[in-house]
Amino acid sequence: MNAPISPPALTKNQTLVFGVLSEAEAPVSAYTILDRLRDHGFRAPLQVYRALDKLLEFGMVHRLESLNAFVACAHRESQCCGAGHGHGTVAFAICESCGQVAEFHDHEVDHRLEGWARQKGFRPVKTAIEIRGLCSSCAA
Amino acid sequence: MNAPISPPALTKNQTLVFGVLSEAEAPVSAYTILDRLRDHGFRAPLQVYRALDKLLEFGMVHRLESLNAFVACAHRESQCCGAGHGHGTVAFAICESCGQVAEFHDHEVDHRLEGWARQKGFRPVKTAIEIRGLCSSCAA
DNA sequence: TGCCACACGTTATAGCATAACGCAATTGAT
DNA sequence: ATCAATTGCGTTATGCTATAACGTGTGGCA
Ligand SMILES: [Zn+2]
Ligand SMILES: [Zn+2]
Ligand SMILES: [Zn+2]
Ligand SMILES: [Zn+2]
Repeated sequence: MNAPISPPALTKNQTLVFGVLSEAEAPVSAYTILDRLRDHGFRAPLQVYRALDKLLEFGMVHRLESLNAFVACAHRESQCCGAGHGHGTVAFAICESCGQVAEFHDHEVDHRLEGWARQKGFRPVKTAIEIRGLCSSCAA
Repeated sequence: MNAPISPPALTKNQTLVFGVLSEAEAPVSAYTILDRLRDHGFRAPLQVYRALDKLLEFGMVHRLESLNAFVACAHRESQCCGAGHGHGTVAFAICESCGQVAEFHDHEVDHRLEGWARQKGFRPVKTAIEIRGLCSSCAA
């Protein structure tokens, strides 16, 4: 369910933006992406946001709501939630010290939230789960 | 666990901001709060943000990360997670049509996320769970 | 009295996101 | 081939969200 749209070939701008996110070790804000792509001709925020919109649509990128920043999807190859690379709701653990983000999926959590929604007649469209804290390295 | 700080008497600004949130039927942004309090002498965003910081600290208000907006806590009287009004991690279902927000708590979800964190050595500080979608009225 | 903690007020600035316009390339009928 | 519709692109301007930095005033307390 909720399978992301199949990714057609990326445009030049989409490729550049995805490249920045793939190489980053932490979430990156839209304006930081812009700065990193000035040498490639990027001049305005909309160039970034338009590429991000598509990448989000393709399921190749996630937005971290509590950070106003973006990450490349870390588990597109996972088979756990159905055919191919699609995935349902995913959770993020964000280290407030080093910035690293872990992306994971928990069926039971998904199931419980869906259960609540069904019971209340609420129709979910998109769910964000973000745990802020300290990663194992930084908590030591 | 994670019991909020006991709320001392609120200051004038804190009372005004909390009043706006209590009377609202949907999340309210900081700048909207500012506008609604101009007649009471509010002139600058910081007056709102400072009051909000305290109210968040007291556990009387929640921030919705995916909306950049705030709501009064809807279940301070609940006894479900320990003594008094304190609560652990809470989830929100946000209707994208009418704006209404439902606040709820699910032990099992909490437990699963804690389990993941323990297993990974991640030390959670604050967790956000926000389901965007359509409420029962709007989905009909 | 002097000190400290805290709330408050003000101005300025930083950071995040979209509206509105126009142009160019692509696609897919007719 | 030609027209229309779609999509991506570039630019300018604007709006929304959040904090930095400075100064004032007040109450508690050694
Ligand atoms: Zn992913
Ligand atoms: Zn870390
Ligand atoms: Zn609450
Ligand atoms: Zn609704």
